[in-house]
Amino acid sequence: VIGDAITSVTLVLDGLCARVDMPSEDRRQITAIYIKGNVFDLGGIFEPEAPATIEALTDASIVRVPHGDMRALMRVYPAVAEAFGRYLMGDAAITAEWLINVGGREARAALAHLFCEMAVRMGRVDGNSFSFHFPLSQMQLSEATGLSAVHVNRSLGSLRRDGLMRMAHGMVQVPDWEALKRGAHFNSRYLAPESARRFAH
Amino acid sequence: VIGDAITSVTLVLDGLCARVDMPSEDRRQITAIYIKGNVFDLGGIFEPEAPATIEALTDASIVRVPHGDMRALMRVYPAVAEAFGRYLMGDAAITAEWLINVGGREARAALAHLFCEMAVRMGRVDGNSFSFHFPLSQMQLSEATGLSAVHVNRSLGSLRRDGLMRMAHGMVQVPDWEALKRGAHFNSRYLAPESARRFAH
DNA sequence: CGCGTTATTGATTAGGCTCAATAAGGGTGG
DNA sequence: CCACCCTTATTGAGCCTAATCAATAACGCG
Repeated sequence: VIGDAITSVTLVLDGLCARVDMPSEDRRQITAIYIKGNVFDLGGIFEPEAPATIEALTDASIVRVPHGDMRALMRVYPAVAEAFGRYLMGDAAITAEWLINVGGREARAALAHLFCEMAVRMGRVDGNSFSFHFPLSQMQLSEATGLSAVHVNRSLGSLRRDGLMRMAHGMVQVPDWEALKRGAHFNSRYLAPESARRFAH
Repeated sequence: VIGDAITSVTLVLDGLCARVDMPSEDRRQITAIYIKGNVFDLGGIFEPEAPATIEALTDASIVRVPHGDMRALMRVYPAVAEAFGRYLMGDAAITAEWLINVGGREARAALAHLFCEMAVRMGRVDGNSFSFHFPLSQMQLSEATGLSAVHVNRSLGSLRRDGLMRMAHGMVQVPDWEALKRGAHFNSRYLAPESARRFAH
């Protein structure tokens, strides 16, 4: 799929998709997760070659819009072009934060950070105690965090024992949002314009 | 500097600049390096808030162009807007590759990969044996790779002993480009449009 | 020459990986 | 409904990479 021409922009209607890089035969790294309302392959408008592969992490439904239509839209409504630029910026900010997460935080914090980001992006933060649907396998979590699947398991157990969060049957339960944020060194600043990054619900 | 309004796009005329994130008081992560001919803060055209800080890694000279002028330019020459989009894409591809580098490669390979990227981006690859100017301190290398400064030192020594590269007085010498690429698991595909990402020399 | 930064090296610790084995789900076909 | 199989989760043991702590040497500069 790498190197393929991309001919359309894709909107995620439901489910989860991921940008996956395969640096070698045996390693996979998830470099972005797209949720309901997110758009990917927007960059294909400018550079019609896939830098990476997009996969569905769960059952997902999507809508594809041909690049030609997008270009036409941009020409008619200049604000659309501006929105694209903003959106690309947002994506880049999230990728940079992932770089920090994968590179510099220890396992528990990295996982906690991922859950914090998802909770905020999904708009599921509601009070200090809440839960949300996030049905990734531990192997998928390991590909997103750069950890081994085994260590993901142990770290999730550790977070659970500490009462920071628990994950079961695809649901993440956060009993103490403030504590989780603290444990993850999470600051949502980089997600500020996320509301603007979701086009549908 | 984070959160400051950005009012201009910056072109690097000479030297090296870096995008630095500070996730906590004691940790610094370099998430991008800009070389002669690169541009940064382009995204500020769309989202006038600094997602991170830019620092000079070496003595550097730069040119700033106010965003207003850039917007005007985009309006007059639609191709400019398209070039911006392409440029942002290129930046994003490099950041994603750094994510893989920092997250998944072991120390020697991560360092080697960084040198490979820089050699290619600087256009200094010339035959199988060559050298180029890259005056980063080991501490700066550690901030770029997510390693400790001590381990950067040891890993550089290891690369040197294996004849993959040597670094001294700000010069990187590559005796065997093919061997270095192999050791770094380097594939320049993600840099493909780099030539288009440099506006000056 | 003296001082601060940078580089180098050693010793120890710790976080995370690998290998390995077991348990628990979750579908599918009979 | 049950047997089967494959994926996913859990737990243990040992190893290994890289971090930390610490001390010394080498620069580079005023």
